[in-house]
Amino acid sequence: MGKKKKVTFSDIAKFTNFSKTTISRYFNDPDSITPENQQIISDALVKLNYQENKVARILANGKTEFIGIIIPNLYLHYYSEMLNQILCTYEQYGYKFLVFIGNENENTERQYIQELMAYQIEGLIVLSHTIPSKELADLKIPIVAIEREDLYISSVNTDNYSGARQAVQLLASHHCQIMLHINSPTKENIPAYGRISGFLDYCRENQIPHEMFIEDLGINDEDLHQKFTCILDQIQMKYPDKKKGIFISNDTYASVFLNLLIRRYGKLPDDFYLVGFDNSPISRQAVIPISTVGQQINKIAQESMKLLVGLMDSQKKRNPAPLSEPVHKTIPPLLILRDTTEKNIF
Amino acid sequence: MGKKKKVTFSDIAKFTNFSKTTISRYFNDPDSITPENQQIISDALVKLNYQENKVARILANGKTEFIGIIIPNLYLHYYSEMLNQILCTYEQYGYKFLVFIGNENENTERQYIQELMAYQIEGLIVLSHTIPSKELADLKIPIVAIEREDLYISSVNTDNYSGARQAVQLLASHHCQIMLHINSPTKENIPAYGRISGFLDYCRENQIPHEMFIEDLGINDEDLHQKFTCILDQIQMKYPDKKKGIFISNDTYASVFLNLLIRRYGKLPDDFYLVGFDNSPISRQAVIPISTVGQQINKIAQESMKLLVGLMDSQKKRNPAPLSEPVHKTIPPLLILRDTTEKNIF
DNA sequence: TTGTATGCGTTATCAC
DNA sequence: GTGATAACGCATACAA
Repeated sequence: MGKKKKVTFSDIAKFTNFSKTTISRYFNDPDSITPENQQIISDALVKLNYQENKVARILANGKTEFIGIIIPNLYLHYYSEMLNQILCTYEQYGYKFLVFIGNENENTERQYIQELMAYQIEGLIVLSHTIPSKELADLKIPIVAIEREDLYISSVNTDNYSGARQAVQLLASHHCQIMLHINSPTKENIPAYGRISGFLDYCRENQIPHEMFIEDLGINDEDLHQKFTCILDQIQMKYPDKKKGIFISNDTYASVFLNLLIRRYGKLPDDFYLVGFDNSPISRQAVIPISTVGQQINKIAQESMKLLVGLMDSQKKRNPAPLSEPVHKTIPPLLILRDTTEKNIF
Repeated sequence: MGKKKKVTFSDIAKFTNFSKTTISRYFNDPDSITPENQQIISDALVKLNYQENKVARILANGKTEFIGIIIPNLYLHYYSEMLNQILCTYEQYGYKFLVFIGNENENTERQYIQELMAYQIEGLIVLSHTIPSKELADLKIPIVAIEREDLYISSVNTDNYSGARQAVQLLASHHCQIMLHINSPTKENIPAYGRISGFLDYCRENQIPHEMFIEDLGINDEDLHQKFTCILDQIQMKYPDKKKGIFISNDTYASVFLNLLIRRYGKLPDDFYLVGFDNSPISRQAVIPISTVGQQINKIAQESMKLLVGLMDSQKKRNPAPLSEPVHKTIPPLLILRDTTEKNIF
C-alpha cells in the first residue's frame, strides 16, 4: 500500500463542482457563500476526510502564528511554570509556540534564533540571558524579554525591588534586630538586582543594622550545603544574641538554609526569621513552610503575551512603525506569610 | 518606511546571474557547483542579508521536521524535566517541537491534535492520559507514548514493577517487619500500576506482612496533609511496635509524610523507613533526604526520540509499511539510597 | 455569490 | 555543472 496523497482544495473543488476559491472562502469567510453550498462543501469535507494544511496557508498569506521561545532550562520551577503559563495562552490568542532550551551557550542560542527566523516566527519571547538585548533588537521582530537584561527590547518583570523591601519590612515588623541578605553575585543590569538594592535601601532608609552575604553558591548540593554551613557559622558568631531577619534570594536556597537549622537545632530557633523569594513549591513543601516574596508567574506570562501580541499586531499594519521604543512592564510581587515569620501561630 | 520585502532565491539569482535552481543547490548540495560559484553565492547571501524560509521549503518537499508534544502540565517536575530532555534532542536530531499543554480535557486535546496535524507534524509524543491509544493510532502518524495507556501505540516507560520490587527489597534488607504502601487509585492499564503490583508480588512471594493505603489524596495541600495525618494515625495504632517499611507512590507524597513525622517527633523515628518514587528534587531537598526509586528521565526521553525517529524514517520510504505493531520499551529505574533508609550513617 | 489568474518561496524533474 | 519549468496547497486581486 503506497502513501495515500492528502486531499486538497482541488479535490474538494472537483468533487463539489466549485472552484478552489470557493473552498478557500468556506474556511476564511463562510458567510460569503450560500448556506446550501456551505452544507455541500461541509459534507464533502467529511466524505473526503479533508485535513487542513496550514503550511500552505502560511506561504500564501504570510502569517505563521508562530511565536519562538528561548528559555534557559526547565528544571528550575520558575522557568517551567512560566513556560506552562505562556503555552496556555494558546487558548486565548491561538499562537503556536516553538520552544528552544538555551543551555547558556551564546552561539547555540544564535543558531536557535536563526532557526526560529527561518520558520517565520511572528514574535519572540526571551528568558535566557546570554544574548545582549542590543543584538536581539536588531532582529527587527517583536520581542518581549522576561526577567533579563532588557535595555533595547520590551520586557515584563517582577518588581524585585519592591519585593525585597516588603521582605525586609516584614522582618522588621517582627522586631528583627539585624537584617541579613544571602544572594549570589548579581549584575546590576538585570531585574533580580532589585532584590539586593531593595534590601539595602530599606535598611539604610530605616537605619536598620544589616549585612550581605554575596557568594557564588555553586551548583551541586554539597557545595551549597557547605557554603551555607559556613554562612550560618558566621551569623551565629557575629550575632549570637540578636533577633536575626534573613532574606534569602530564592526559595531553594532558603530551604537549604532552613534544613540546616532544623538538623542542627531540631527546630527553627526562636531568634531566626526567614523570608525567601519566588513562592516556588519548595517553599510550601518545606518542613516549616517558608514565608516568601511570591512572583505572579501567571500575570507575567499574561502581560508578556498581551504586550507581544500588541507589538505583532502593529507590525501587520500597512505602515508598521519601526518597532517603537521598548516598553517595560512591572508586575508586583505578593508577600506570602508562612511559618518562618509568623511564629505567633505556634 | 514600509515593510521591506524579504530576500528570496530569485533576488539572489538575479544578483549573481545564476538560476534559482543553482541557489537552491548551494544550500542542499553545495558540492554540485564549482567552488568559485559557491563563493560568489556565499558573498551575495551576506551582501543581500538573506534569511532562509523553511516554510516554503516544507511546502516544496513535504518535510516539516516538526514533532508535536501533548503533555498534561509542567508544574509536576516529572513532566517539565521530561520536556526539557525531549527539547534538548534538537541538537541531536534537528526536529523542532510544537508543544501543547493538555489540561486533562479530552476535546481540547483533540483540537490540539488537529492543529498539530494541520501543521504537518511528522510525529507525535503523548504524555497526557485523556485520549485512548486506539484513537491516537487512527491518526496514522508515528506516535510514541510515555507513561500512559499504550495498547495500540508504541511507548517508552519506566519499569515501575521492578522499581517497586526494589523498593520493598531495600526495606526488607533493613529488616522492616511490616510493609506499607501508600498510593492513589490507579488504573491497571497504565504503567504506574506496576508500583502497586510490584509491591504486592514481592511481599507475597516473600511472605512479608503488608498493607496498602489506596486513597484519593486530593490536590490541595490541606487535603493532602489531613489524609496523611489520618494514615499515620492508623499506622501507629495498628503497628506500634513493628519496624515499618513505607513505600510511597511519589516523592511529593513521601515528603509530606516525612514532614509530618518530623514535626510530630522532631526527627524521623527509628522504626520508620521510607522510600519514595521519581527522584524528583524534593527527595533531595527534604529535611532528611529521601531514598527513592529514580526514574531515568533522560534515558526515557532519549529512547522515545530514538523510537519515534525510527518510525518517522520508515514512513519516509517509498513503501511505508502500515505502521507496524506497537513497540514497547522499558527503562530500568535506579534505586537511590538516602537517609530515610540508610540510617546507620548517623 | 462565485470563478479566473496569479503569487507565496522553495524543491524536483527534466533537459542541456 | 547549470537552467527552465512545473509542482507544493492555499490566498487574494480582480472579474464576472
